[in-house]
Amino acid sequence: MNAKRKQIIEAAHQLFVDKGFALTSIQDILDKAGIAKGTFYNYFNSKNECLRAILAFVSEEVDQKRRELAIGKEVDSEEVFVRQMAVRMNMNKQHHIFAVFETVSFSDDVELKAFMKKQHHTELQWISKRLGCLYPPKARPYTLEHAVMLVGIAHHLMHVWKLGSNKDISTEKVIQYALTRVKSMIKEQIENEKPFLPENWLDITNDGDTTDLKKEVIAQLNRLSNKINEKGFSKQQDYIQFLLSELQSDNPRTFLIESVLMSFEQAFEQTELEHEASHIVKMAWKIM
Amino acid sequence: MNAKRKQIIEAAHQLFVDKGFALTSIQDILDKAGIAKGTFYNYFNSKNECLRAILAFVSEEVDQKRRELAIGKEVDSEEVFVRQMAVRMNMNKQHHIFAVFETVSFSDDVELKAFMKKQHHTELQWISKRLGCLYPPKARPYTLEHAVMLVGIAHHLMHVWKLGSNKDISTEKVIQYALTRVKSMIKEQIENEKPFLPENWLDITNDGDTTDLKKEVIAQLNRLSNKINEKGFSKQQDYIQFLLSELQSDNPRTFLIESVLMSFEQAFEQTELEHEASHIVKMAWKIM
DNA sequence: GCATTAATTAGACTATCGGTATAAACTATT
DNA sequence: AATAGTTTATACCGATAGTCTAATTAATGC
Repeated sequence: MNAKRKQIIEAAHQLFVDKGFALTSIQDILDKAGIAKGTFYNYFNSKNECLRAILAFVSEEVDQKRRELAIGKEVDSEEVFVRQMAVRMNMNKQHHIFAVFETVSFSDDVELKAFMKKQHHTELQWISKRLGCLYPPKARPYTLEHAVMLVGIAHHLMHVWKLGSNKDISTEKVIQYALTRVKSMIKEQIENEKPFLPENWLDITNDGDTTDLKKEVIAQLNRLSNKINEKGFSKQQDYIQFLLSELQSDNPRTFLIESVLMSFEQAFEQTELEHEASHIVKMAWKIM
Repeated sequence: MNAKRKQIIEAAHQLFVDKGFALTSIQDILDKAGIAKGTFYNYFNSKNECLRAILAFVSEEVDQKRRELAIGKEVDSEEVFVRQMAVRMNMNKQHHIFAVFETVSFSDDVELKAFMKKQHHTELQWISKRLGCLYPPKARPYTLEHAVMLVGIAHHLMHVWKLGSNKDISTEKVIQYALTRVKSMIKEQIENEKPFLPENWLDITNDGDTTDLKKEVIAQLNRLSNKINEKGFSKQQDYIQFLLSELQSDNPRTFLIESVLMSFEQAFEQTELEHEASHIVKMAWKIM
């Protein structure tokens, strides 16, 4: 029974790789797997659900191969990281995941959309974590945006390579090049700049409904307000009160809130509450 | 008569922006434009051809706006470049071009594929040329790969931003950040490395049929061989003869050719024929 | 004003798509 | 052997891109 499911997945898998998701019809899958339509819909409720199963399967394969590559190697080995990253990129290339991703982003299949979003999310955090192993400790706040740049460069570079040549280039070479480029940014960034993306940009879940998030922001602002009541934080207190009233008004003026948020964050710089204030600001950004 | 065409394009345009290309049906366009099916197919042979017309129209708008932005400004103004680049990125975002691009890459509509490839091609060369204005002369060989990285970083960064927030971020801010990062690579690259992508990577047209290209490579190798006949280039001559015989054999061993090409290029370094040899190698890469 | 030509219309039609429904045939377990 | 679960073949639904036709309307030349 599970064998039948496997049989369907394998047929669909092969077809998606060969012709792409959109151009593979259910009938193609039925023919290839040698089954009837009813059987297919016994195991999957839709073509999209079948795709999801394949993607999940592929992800497990990626994890497995990455673990194998790490066996007996140091955690800060750049070579291992490059090969690990290549595993996913090769899979994505082979499965035309980017095409699927973009195609799906307009469909109304919220489940599939959430699934792919989560996958992308997880992958970026994995890369970010691995970069943390390769980078000096001071570069920690920049690993997320470096992960983003690494993927962006590598992906687009491969794309352009194919634009000019029929021959595939080694994924590892592309990733190694991208990594070298990205690494060269660290020094300048540490010296001159704040991170572009907050370290926890992807941590705070965001499913479109921001009412819960808004409540949380308001609650934390109130908590912070009480905390600084006795101390001499009069300016900061003003910011908090303004933000609270504006957030809870019927028509919050977002442009005002945005502006005040920045001043608010600055006002707490180099105080004991800097981290707490910064966290509130990051959350507040998301509801605007 | 041309007014009718315009009328259809405008309706379709609006719908593609609102619902995306794939989810807009011909019927939607007919309803919106208030025309009959026959009329639509009088002006366009397919939905894809209609899309192509819109893309061409958008491209003209982009060019126009970019020209306007440049009026009275210096050619090396970074601010102008950032805003010019943002024009296309905003258009692409608005028209969900990336989704279309990926969707189309599997279809059998060779015309549309070639059209979009050409657009991407042209855009990268435009960015590359503009980077040449901003960069020091020595960075010239790196402008193409910097263009690729710039687009890759900016695109992916915007994508990830949306992954974590509902609020749009300013395209200009993202591009400015990407540009700052990319610029910081120049020094290290000039000092240590050869360009990853040859400067003319996109110049040599490549439409899948490489027989003409192959003939050209062979012809140029022969010419080079004659040129160095009287001089003391015995090692180089060996390489050329090997490449010629291997290229013209029934089953060219690509891995061998690849390896020899690198040695071949090196052998001409710091000679008067360095440039010529390098050009041949770049062409040869494309036929493998 | 009239006649010819071109453009436009509504709608029938094809084939394919994803997905549903059903009744019969098959398989496994008890 | 009886029951329950699976699989099959097939008909069906609404929607899709695209074709075709016959009738209507608009533009053109004389």
